[in-house]
Amino acid sequence: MEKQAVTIYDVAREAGVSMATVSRVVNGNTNVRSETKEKVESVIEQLNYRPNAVARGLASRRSTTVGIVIPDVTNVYFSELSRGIDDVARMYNYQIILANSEEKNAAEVVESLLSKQVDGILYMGNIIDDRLRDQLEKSNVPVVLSGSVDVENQNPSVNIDYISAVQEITDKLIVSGHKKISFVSGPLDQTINTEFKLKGYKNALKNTGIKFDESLIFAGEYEYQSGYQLGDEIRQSGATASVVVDDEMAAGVLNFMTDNGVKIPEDFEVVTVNNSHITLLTRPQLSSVIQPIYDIGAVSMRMLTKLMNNEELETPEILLAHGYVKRESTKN
Amino acid sequence: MEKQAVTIYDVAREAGVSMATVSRVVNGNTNVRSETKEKVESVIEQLNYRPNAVARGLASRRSTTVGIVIPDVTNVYFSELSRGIDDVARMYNYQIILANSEEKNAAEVVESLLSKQVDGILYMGNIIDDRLRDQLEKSNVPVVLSGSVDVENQNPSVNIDYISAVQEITDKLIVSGHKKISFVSGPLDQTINTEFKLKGYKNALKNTGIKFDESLIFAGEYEYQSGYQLGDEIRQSGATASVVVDDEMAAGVLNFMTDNGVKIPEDFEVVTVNNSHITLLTRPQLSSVIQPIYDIGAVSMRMLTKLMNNEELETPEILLAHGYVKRESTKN
DNA sequence: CTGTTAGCGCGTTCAA
DNA sequence: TTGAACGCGCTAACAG
Repeated sequence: MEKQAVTIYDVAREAGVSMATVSRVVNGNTNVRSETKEKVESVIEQLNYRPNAVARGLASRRSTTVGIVIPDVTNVYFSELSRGIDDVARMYNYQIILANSEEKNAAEVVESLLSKQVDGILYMGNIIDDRLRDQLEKSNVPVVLSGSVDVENQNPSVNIDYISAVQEITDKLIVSGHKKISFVSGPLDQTINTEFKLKGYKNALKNTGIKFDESLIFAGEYEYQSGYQLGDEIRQSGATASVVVDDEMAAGVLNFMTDNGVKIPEDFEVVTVNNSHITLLTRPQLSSVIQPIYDIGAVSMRMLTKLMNNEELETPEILLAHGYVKRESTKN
Repeated sequence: MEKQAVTIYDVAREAGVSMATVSRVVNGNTNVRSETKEKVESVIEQLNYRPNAVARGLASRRSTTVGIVIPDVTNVYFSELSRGIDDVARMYNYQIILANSEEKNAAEVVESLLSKQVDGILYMGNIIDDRLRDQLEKSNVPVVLSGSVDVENQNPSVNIDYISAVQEITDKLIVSGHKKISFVSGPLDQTINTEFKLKGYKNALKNTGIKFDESLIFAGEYEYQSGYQLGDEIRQSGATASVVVDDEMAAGVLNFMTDNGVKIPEDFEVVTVNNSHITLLTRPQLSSVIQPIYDIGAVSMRMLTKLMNNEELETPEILLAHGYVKRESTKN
């Protein structure tokens, strides 16, 4: 049971000083004579002393831990985001508690993060209901949304301008002559779909005088299989192109088409928006909006460190630049 | 700064009992009269009391937290593993601290997990050097290897029988008439490659009297790009088939071939071993060893819970059953 | 069945 | 520049 072999007291005794002094050198307090500091450090080394982060957290009321809420680690978009987060967290010496929320039990997950006394929360995911919002609010810990939006946005966030991004790629398809462009969405209870990506799609239509057609909207899960299954409906809808909100779904749509003899991009065009490395795997390769996914994660974590440090944020809602890369699934 | 709004004392006072009693109901101790229990519970509800896990951890010397060491969340193999781990961890009410090791700074990462007083460690990754082994050993916290091997294996682990699995698929290629079969490996300083997968490959050759040819062994990183780059060398080696140890690499090899006019499986066959959903994305789809990835994660976490509970393990080294699925990248 | 009392390991005043 | 003493919020004997 004696996990904690050596404590701060052991070091103090061995070094012939008080624990307060040991605490000072461990925490880089300058008010220590360099001789005693060296002495203490050598004892620390020799005893292989490792400060107990739990005790430290209790005493200092800071856990140097942040909670990451992620809908699904298995989805490349989120896992790449988390890489950016992780790297910056490490840089600032924060530990990470990662919790899969599956968009459902987010509240429960956040609850347990809070009980762990996390110093901040990085939230990915697009379903933020009132209960969750309330919970976050009264928790008093800073929250940053990473690659995720909330219409009622009280919280700082880092994203790209989804509306413009989707609008631009839809435009390209329109310019290529398409009249019936399907929009392949994730769950329609997520505002990132309804209020942002779909809106971009609608904007493009409106600007070019194409009438919005509800029957060209398809909703599924952010998974390959889901896109593949939707493929048949999409084809039967008479659409000649698809704007897809997730790379894995897009791969599904694309593969369904080619598997069924529909030539891409000659007979059907597909664009996606995440530009994860999935886009390179398919044949033909997927044209995509370019998102700085890693950076979104990194920047959001950096914001969180500032918040946890009680620094002011110049801009609470950051939109990073996006782009477009034409590959083989579109003509332009 | 007053993160912790309400403490166990507040509840005790409000409910007119001692904090010990509150502690009992919170921890499900049965020795509490049901009336007082209800009273306490209602106060807890009313005050929105949430136990401080840090304080609890300090007092009980159990953090109900496990550390997960993962080489790269971005790799589907590992992220699917972590799903299995996560689900079981949640089932047993353990929190998870996830740390990207990148196979390099594993020791450093483990160090910080230990300082967080994790109750156990689930280790993924295949480079375990002496320092790390030493560190784990003297830490006294239970460790389970998940989808990872260690030749000097002191630690419990959950895997499939990589030797047999690779041997079997290599056999299939040999039966199909191939004489020059390339082996596309991850880093050769990882024993999972040298001592297991490569060994399976060699076994198959030996059993059928084919001479081992060093020039047919290719090593890269577990990434799509790496496989794609290796593609050219593989083609020039005169090999007519590839056994690849990672799905993303396999996708790279396959795409390189088709991109360069090599017909698969007619002119070249490719088999991979992880059967992640990547295998479905490529065209042709990848034949693969079937690994119960999710289960490997789940079972290893289950083992860890037993260990943390001081239960005995019947079998410290579990090998889950594997299989094979023929898709389109092979003839058999 | 319930309350009292020690700590858990460390940060942090406040004196010296 | 250092040390003594208190407390962070909770668990765990030990009494009663």
